[in-house]
Amino acid sequence: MATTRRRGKKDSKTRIRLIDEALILLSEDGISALSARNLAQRLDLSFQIVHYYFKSMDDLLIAVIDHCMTGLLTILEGAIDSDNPLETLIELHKGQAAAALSLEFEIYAGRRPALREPIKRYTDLFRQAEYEAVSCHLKKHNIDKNLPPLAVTVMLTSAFRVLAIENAIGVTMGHKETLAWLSSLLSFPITHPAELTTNPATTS
Amino acid sequence: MATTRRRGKKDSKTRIRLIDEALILLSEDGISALSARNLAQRLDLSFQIVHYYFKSMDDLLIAVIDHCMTGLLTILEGAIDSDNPLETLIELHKGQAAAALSLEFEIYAGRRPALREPIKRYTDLFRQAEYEAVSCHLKKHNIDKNLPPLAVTVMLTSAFRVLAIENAIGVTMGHKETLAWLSSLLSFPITHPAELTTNPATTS
DNA sequence: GTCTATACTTCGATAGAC
DNA sequence: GTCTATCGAAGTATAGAC
Repeated sequence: MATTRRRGKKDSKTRIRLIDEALILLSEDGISALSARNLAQRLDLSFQIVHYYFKSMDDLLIAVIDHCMTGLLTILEGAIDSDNPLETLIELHKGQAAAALSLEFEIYAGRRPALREPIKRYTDLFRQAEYEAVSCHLKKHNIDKNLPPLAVTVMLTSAFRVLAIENAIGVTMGHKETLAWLSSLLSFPITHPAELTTNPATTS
Repeated sequence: MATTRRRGKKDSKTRIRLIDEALILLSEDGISALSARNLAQRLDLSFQIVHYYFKSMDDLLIAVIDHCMTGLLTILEGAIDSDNPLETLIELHKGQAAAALSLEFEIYAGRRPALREPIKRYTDLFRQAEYEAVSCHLKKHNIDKNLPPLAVTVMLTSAFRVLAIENAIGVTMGHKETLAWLSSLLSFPITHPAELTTNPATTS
């Protein structure tokens, strides 16, 4: 069962390069494009090297997720008690690729047992941190008490992620209005999550 | 360029069966599982028959989307001026597989040029119908005029779809609160989009 | 640590027999 | 209308040479 196959060390230089490059590849082309061949080619390595460092492609994906989620969590948690926690939260969602990718991960995890636990764990951790950031913002600005912070958190982050996906295919109906409404609810200016001019869906 | 290859008629019995079965397959296992072999096997046909009816797998996918979206649009548009338009809208989102699948389609469309136009078109049409349903509801119940109907539409449908995806991996934090808040905003009871008991994420 | 060689699987797509 | 046969591309993964 458990193969005795040689495997590269965790702190290996190449292993780290693979993880970093994988994240870029994922952001650009999505999960389906993350193959050993695709990835290794970008670093001018043979594709088998991926299997030297990672037992399976799922393991690679988990490593990528661990890497980027711990980074993002650190940023978000560090912002919770800052002057402007909401700004950081929203900034993290402005990278449209990241916002779309997180939903892609969750969909993927629904079909891949190996991915479910880690993805669920980070999703929970993220929601908790986001919730604290939003709560802190609402308190700090003394905003209408019957605005339930947890619900607002879910709505805000859901909307950002769906809008990111829709932007990529040129759907924009209601985006402006949604962001404007969220802005007014939170008394916080929210601009379009990527100006629509920088990432347009070219008409074929 | 344009091959002279024989292709089955649009109203062929088998073609329709393929489309129907494809939708079931998609709902159960997602886009990545939709292969000619997977699909044909379910109907005890040889996999090449798929290429007899569809020039490419993208074409099959478009046919599936055409089929199910026109059906859903008819239902939704028929509900707009009914007694309870919101009920129909929400009912359509209760099928968690469908809600999750629609987002999966949009993500997929972002990377597949051939899918972009049809998916964008249906997304726009759907939003328009949803918008009218929500507007009608708000008017009918004389709900607070400074609740922007288009923004509410986007929020409501985004939330439903993200919650469906999260449910599938066992993430539930904030779901109850979000639905409760939406219920209160819309003066309309919204229950959990699949009671969490019928579609639980089994712990591996 | 990285490579070549290789095995096995699954996929999309076409041609041609029946 | 459906089948068999087949091609070629791409995927995961392992073994072993260097």
